[in-house]
Amino acid sequence: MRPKIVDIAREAGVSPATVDRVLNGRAGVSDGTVSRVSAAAKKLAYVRDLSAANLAKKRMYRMAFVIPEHGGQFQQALATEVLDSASRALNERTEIELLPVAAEDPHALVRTLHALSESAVDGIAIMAPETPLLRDAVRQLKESGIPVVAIVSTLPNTICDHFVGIDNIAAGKTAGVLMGRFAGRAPGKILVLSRSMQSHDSVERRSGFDDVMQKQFPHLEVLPTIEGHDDAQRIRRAINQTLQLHNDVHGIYSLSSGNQQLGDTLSQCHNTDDFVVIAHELTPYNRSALETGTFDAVITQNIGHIVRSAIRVLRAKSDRLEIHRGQEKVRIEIVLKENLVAVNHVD
Amino acid sequence: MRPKIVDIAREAGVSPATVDRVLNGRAGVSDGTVSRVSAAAKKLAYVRDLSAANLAKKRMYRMAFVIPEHGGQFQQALATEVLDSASRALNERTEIELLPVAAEDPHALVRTLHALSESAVDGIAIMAPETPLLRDAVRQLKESGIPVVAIVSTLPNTICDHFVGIDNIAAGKTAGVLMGRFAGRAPGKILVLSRSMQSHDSVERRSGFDDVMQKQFPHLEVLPTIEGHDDAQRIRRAINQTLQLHNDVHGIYSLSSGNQQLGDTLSQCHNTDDFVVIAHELTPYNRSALETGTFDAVITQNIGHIVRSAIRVLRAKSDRLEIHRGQEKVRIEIVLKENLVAVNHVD
DNA sequence: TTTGACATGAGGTACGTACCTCATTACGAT
DNA sequence: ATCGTAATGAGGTACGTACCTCATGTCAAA
Repeated sequence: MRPKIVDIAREAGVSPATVDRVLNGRAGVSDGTVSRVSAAAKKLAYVRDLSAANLAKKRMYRMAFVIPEHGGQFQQALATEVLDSASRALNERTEIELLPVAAEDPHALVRTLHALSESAVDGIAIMAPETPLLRDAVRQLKESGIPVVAIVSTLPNTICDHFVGIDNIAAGKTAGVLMGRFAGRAPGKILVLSRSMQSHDSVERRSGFDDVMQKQFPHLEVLPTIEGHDDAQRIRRAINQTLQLHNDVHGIYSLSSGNQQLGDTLSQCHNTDDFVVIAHELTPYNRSALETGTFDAVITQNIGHIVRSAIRVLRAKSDRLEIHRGQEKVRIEIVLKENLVAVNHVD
Repeated sequence: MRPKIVDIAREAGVSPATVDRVLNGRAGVSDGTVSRVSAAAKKLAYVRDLSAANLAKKRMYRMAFVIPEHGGQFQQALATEVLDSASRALNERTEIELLPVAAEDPHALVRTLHALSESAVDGIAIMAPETPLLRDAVRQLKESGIPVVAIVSTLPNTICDHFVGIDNIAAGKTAGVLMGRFAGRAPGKILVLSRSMQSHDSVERRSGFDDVMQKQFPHLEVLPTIEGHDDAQRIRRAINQTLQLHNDVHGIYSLSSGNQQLGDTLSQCHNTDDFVVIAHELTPYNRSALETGTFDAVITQNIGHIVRSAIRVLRAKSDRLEIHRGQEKVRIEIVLKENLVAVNHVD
C-alpha cells in the first residue's frame, strides 16, 4: 500500500493535521516540525493521491487555447482537435475553452490574453507569431502565475513555460534531404514558396533547407522565396513567371501550410512529374495532393498529439509536477503516399 | 456541475441506493425501474467519476507485459520503456509487471500466460510470434475475461482485443519508395536481409516492399531474402558472396531489427556510399549507423508510445470504455540523419 | 502571574462513489 | 388474513485528501 498522510504523521510523530499543514504549505508550523514531516514524507516516498486530492478540492483544470481564427485548413484542423480533446477532457476535471483570435491583429491577441489573466484560468496554450506586444503579455501572465505554453509556433522558452511543436530548422533540413535525393543528380533549380517570410517558422525551415542543399546537393540552386500572402492570383503569376524564366526547375518546396493555390496552379498548368513537390502539414488538401501524386512528400506534425501534449503539460505545470519529456516531444513526420494510410486523418 | 448519482435519483424518482444498484448491475431492481434509471442517466448525460469510483473501490489496475527475453537492442529498449512506464503508472493506480519469456519456446510462453490467468491481472500486453499454441492460450485468457493486446507483432484481432503497432505492409512500402527514389534511375539489384522469414512481420514488410518496387521501380531487381538467424559469420559470408556475384547492387534493405552484423560487415568491407541502406527500428546501433552515414534511412515506430498506448488500451478495456483511436494509432516514422535529433532516444 | 502569540492536536465535514445492513413497502399466493 | 418474496429506501462506513473550527499545549514577554 502506498503511504498516506496518517503514515507520515505516525512516522514523524505528529498529528495528521500537522502533516496536512506542512504538505499544503500552510502557516503555523515550527521549522523543526516542518523538516521532520518533510523528512518522513521523503523517507516513505510519499506521493499525494492526486485524484483524491482533486476530489476533495472539487478541482477543475481550466485551460484556454488561443489560436488564429481565420487560418487555412491547418488552423481549422487544430480547432477541431481542440474541441475534440475538450469533450474528452471533461471526464478528467479539465475544461477547455477555444479562443480564436484575429491573427493579423496583435492588439486583439493581447486583449484576449489580458481578459484571460482576469478570468482565473489554470493555463494557456497559444499559437501566434512572436511580437514584442505578445512577449510582454505573456510575461505578465507568467507573473500572475498562469502557465503558458506555445504550440506549433515557437516562442522563446525564456518567455513561455514550454513549447509543443517541432524543431523547424530540422524540419527544413529533412525537407532538404528528401528534395535533394528525390530530385536526382542533374543540375537544376528549386523553387521555394511561402505565405510570408515574416513568420519565424518559415524562416527557420528555409534556413534548415538551405543548409542541407548547400552542403549535400550543391548542383541544385535554391531560388529566392516567393511570398504568396494567400493571394491566389499573385501566387499563380509568380509560379508561372519563375517556371518560364528557368526551364530547369526540379523541385518546389512549400514552406507554409497554405498550399491550395500551389496545388491548383500545378495541376492546371504543368506536368507535375517534372519536378518534386514537398510541402508542410498534412491538411486535407495536402493529403489529397499526395494521393494524386501532385505532391511527393509532406513534412508534418501530429496535431492531435500537440493538443494533448499541451494539455498534459499545462496540467503538470499547474500541479507543479515534472513533465515527461519523452512523451511530450513532437516528432517530425515524413508522409509519402505509401505511409499515408497509416497516418491519422485530420478530421 | 456534472450530474452525480443523487441527480439521477431525483430525475428518476428513486433513491440513490437504487441508482447505485442499476449502475453497478446489481440484482433486486425491477425491469421498469432499471429502464427508468438508465433513461435518467442518459438524459443527464451522466458519466461516472472514475477517480472517485476507483478511490472508493481501492482499485488497482494490474497489468503484465510479456516480451521476449533474449532479444536484441529492440527488445531491450522495449523492456526499459516498460519499466519506465511502470514507475510512472504507480501514481495512477496501475501496477505493471514485466515478464520476459524465452522467445523460441512457445511452451514457456503458454505456461507464463496460464500462470497469469490464475493471478488476477486486469490485462496483458504481449509481443510474440503467432503460433497455434499462443492462439489457444490467448483465446483462453479472453474467455476468462482478461483483455489481451498484442504489441509490435500482429496477432489477429479475432484473437486478441487490440493491436498496438504499425502496419508492416505499409512500412515495407515506405521502405520501398525511399529505396527506389534514393537509389537513382540506373538498373541494378537490391539485397534484402532478415533475421528469419518465419516472422510474420518480416514477410509483410517484404511483401509491401516488393509491391512498390515492382510497380514503381521495375529497373531495380529485388534479390531473394538472405536469412541471418543472428549468426554473424553466416551473415557476413552471405553478404560478401552476393556482392561479389552481383556488381550492380544499389541498395540493401534490412527487414528486421537486428542489424549489428550488417553494419559491421558494411563498414569493414565496402564503400557504403555505393548503395542505399534502409533498416527498421531506431535502436542505439541503427541510430549511430544513421549518424555515420552507413545507413540512409530507418523506418521505425515509437516504443514509448507503444507501451503507453498498450497501457491506456488495457485500462480502457478493463473499464469497458471506448478507446481513442486517433491517440492509439502508431505511426510509421521515417528517420533520416537530418531529423534524427528530433526523435526520441531509446534510452 | 498573567497575557498573548504561536504550535499542535482532535475532530469534524466534504468530495463522488461503492457497498453494506436493515427496514419498509407492495403484491401475489396461500 | 397471513406469509413470503421481490423491490426499494434509509442510512451508514469507507476510500485519501482538503480544509475548517475549537481546544489545548508551550513559552516568553509584560
